[in-house]
Amino acid sequence: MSRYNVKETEAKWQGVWERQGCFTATEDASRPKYYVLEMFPYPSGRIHMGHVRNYTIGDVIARFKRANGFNVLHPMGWDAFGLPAENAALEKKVHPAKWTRENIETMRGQLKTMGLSIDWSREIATCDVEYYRHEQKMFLDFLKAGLAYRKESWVNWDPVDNTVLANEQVIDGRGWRTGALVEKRKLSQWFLKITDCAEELLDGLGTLDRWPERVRIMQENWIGKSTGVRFRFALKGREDKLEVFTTRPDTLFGASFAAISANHPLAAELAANNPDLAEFIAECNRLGTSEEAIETAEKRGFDTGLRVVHPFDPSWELPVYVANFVLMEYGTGAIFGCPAHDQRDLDFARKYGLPVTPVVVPADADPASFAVGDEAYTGPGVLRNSRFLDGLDVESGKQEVGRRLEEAGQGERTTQYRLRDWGVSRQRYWGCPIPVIHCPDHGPVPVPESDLPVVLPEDVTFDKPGNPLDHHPTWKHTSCPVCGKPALRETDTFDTFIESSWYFARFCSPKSNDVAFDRAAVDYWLAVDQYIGGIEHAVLHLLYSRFWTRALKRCGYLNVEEPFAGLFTQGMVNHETYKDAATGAWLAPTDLTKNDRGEVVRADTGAPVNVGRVEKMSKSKKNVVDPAHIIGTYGADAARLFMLSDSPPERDLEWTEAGIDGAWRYINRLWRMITEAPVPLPAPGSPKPERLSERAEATRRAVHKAIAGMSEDLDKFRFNKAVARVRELSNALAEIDGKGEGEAWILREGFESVVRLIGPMMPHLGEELWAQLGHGTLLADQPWPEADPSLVVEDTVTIAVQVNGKLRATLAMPRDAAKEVAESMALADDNVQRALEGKPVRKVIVVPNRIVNVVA
RNA sequence: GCGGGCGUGGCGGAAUUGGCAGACGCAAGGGACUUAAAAUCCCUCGCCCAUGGCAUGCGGGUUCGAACCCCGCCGCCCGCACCA
Repeated sequence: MSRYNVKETEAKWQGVWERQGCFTATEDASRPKYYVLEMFPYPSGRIHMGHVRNYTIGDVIARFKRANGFNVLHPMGWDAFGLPAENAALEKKVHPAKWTRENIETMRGQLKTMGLSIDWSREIATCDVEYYRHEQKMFLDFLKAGLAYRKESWVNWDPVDNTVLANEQVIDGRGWRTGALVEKRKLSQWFLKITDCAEELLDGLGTLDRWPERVRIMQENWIGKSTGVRFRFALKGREDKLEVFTTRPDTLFGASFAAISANHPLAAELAANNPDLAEFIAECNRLGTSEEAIETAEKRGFDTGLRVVHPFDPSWELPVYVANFVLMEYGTGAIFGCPAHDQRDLDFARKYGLPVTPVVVPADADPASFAVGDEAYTGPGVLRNSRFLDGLDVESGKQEVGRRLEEAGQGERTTQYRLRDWGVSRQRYWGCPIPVIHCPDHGPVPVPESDLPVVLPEDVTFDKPGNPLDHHPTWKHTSCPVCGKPALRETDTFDTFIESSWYFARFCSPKSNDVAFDRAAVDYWLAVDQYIGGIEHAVLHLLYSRFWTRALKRCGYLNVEEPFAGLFTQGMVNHETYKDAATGAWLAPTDLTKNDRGEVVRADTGAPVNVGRVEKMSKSKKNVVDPAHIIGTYGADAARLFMLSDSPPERDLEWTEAGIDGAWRYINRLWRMITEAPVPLPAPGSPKPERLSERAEATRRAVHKAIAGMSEDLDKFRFNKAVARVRELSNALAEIDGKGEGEAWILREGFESVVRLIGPMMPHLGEELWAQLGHGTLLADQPWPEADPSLVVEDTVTIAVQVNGKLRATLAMPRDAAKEVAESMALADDNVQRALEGKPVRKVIVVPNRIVNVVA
């Protein structure tokens, strides 16, 4: 029995593909293009199973499209700036640049063992100055176009490390490394006007018909468009006004209080001589800033003692609270509360004993008795207790209040977005320097284009807290481009979401030096036809890229609006978790073995182990499996096959030893089946013999059905079904001993089809078997097989026969038989007659080629 | 809290989108080969009072017919603005 030598075979074909430049892409107007892109990896050190899944899916699509005649672009690069490199610098005393570049080396090597059809000549790393220099130019262009501006904004400040913390670095209000209480600080930072595009970004979602619905919904919610009214309350005893925003102006006569955010300027002013209020505000700030924390916290408020006057009744006053559920970032940071028709307001009113007056009554309720208990009424209805609004519906009420406030000059109808401008300044070292110089006389001045790039210096140290760029002895000292006087460089760097907002376009002309993009190249390749990545990027990365692309278009860089025409979000790779039963310590899968009784125990001590739930692979839970080890043992094809089998690609996948074993067994089974064919096969390209045995004829139909089915499965990314189908076909072919008429020929057709069908999924095995079948060509260059339509449909179909909806018989009959024939055959059946028990037939439903239902 | 998703054998999942529930695989059990094991091959495999009955998280409904559509529950998962 010959054995498939994975290591040798996989290395051999990877070498052949590379030497022949199989996957090098060039623009070719004569062929339809197809741009496949997986989200590029952060070079964290080693590839993980999530990468394997992501790149396997992308590679299947790329190879499948290639075989279907498309000119495919399938590039790879590195999202190389970011926080982990700086953490490594602190923890391991390695320079971020060195750490990053070494990681890229390792990971490139690992990716290459996967046998991906990538055009490696287009590789880019975002930390290279040849890359980020263009980003600096783009930023200057955005400044000119009025898309970038500066404003003050809050950051998390670690007073021990003297550094800004990301939200994820703040744990229970303390810095993750120092444990120091985190302070809120205001810094002047750069912002991009993504809100300028809010409407466009929202509308654009409607054109993205090859995006998952849920990603579009998430983006829609993120943009958070709402229409309403902005108006100003007069403040009793003060000159200034309190501006509020509401989406429910119709409920204005149900108002019982006004509330402002703890970060509202008015709150700060009042707190200055009210220590209790100051303490309440401090408490609100400790709550955290996430929407989830705010929404789920108990609604609390502090009566400021101030009163506002109802806009339509000078004698009606409402108390003003500082409330923990009002966000400064949304609207005006102030609201009016109508408890009867808003749950948050209702919770608040119940707590502080404020009136609850229903002003919207459902059409079918009695206005006299309608009351609100613990649940606010937010549905449609008729306005009551609302003076001039009485009798109107909700929508008319909104318009009427808006109109009257506008007439009185007290407010205006507006559209509000939840989307906020994109803060892009980071007080970090390992990122793209922001090309700005701060002059004492001229303020922030853009670096002249002729002085670009502003190179990130690599001779920095990490020995003291704070930003190394700030400590560098010379780098930040320069002169003002306007007046020439000594000035300081901006030491902030860009958010790393910027690099990933345009890398897909850079892949079109990765080597162009003078310009970010060669116009002909981006015009040819963009948009990305199929983008593949994790759902975790559903909002930020994908929304920023959509915005950045629009901004680039405004500045004349390219001519597309939507960067990603198709999007696929894959599920995570999970694994069982294990804990030592005695100590509770997490154990890695490699620490375990099975004892004689089949129980999972520690491999070293034999001590019992608790098997926990299946969870996302993570270092902290030790339930990671190293792809390098798997590929080293079973080969890339087995790992790829496993990634595609069983679980639908958008769903989470559980990695199991048994699963990879199963994939490995199938590879060897295929290998043996084809290399040890039961009879000698006719030469490649031999014509079909005149006569085929019945079994050969049936097998031939199975082959063509598999081709047709699999083409559709791959087209719709149903890889698990595609795998099932090709296994089914292999099972059918394994039944053929080749002795009957034409069977040797059908074996060749079947084997060649199987090999071509597995090509995108298991390219190395595919190439090897293709060669074994006597071909001197590369499978990678072969067109996708075509199914003969006449062989895809069976001429005999099996029809289910039901009596009163219950299955009583199955009948074989010719395809597309007349309804009457099906009906009479069904009624003639013994089982059907028995089930009828002599009852008269009332009705017979016939669905051609499918089912007959006899109703008695 | 808001928004979204999921729930089918011991397990991952199929089911032509309203028409034979359980394809394909994993695990398990039995057998063959072997001195033995591994590998491989063959058979069985939703449950039960088996010519039948019950089964797609639970309870209703629509329909000739429901895993699929509608209403109401239950459970789990994900996102909610400086990780990438």
